[in-house]
Amino acid sequence: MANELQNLLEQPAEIVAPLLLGCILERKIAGQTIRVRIIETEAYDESDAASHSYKAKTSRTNVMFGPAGRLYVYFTYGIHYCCNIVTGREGEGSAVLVRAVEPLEGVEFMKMNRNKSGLDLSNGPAKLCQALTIDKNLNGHNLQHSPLILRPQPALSTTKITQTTRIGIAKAVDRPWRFYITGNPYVSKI
DNA sequence: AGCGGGATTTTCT
DNA sequence: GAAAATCCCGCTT
Repeated sequence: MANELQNLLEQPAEIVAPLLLGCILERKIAGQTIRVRIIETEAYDESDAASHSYKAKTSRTNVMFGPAGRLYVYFTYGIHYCCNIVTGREGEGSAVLVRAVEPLEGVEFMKMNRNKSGLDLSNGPAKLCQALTIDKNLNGHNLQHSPLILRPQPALSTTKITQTTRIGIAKAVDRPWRFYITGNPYVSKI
């Protein structure tokens, strides 16, 4: 039987990004399980001036050009980690940034990591990485295996998804490659 | 509620 | 040497 996750992720980032909404991320750490639901995503690819993979394959963005289903973690602003799910075929520098998630299980652990509660646990790309203890050690990790697993879910109806422009970038600002579950309180920003 | 700046380090010019 | 796919705190209205 074909690998469901692989088939899903081997499509272009702008196709995969809305399909990842509602999917489950499962993090195993310190004997605990944290489960969250993906609420908000953004697509990036190499034709895209806002992407780290734009016209250049470097040691940092190597993972983005690798096989789908890996995790691309980058460090930014001197403080924060953000995580992407690599999409497309090997050799294509594309990925989907996970911008917000909704906690399902392991909320106490997330509170300890974040020293916050409520929406502040995971309503932003760097916040959710801190909540799930995602850092450089997980760069390149295969999301089919522990300690971080991506579980596909049936695609949401397009009527429940809002598509708009991306956040926090200076180039290619007009591309409508941000997707979120309409009305969900964990969306990072309206 | 909204604005402004600091944190702090990797990456590429 | 500057910018960066961000967040948080403190100040002002």
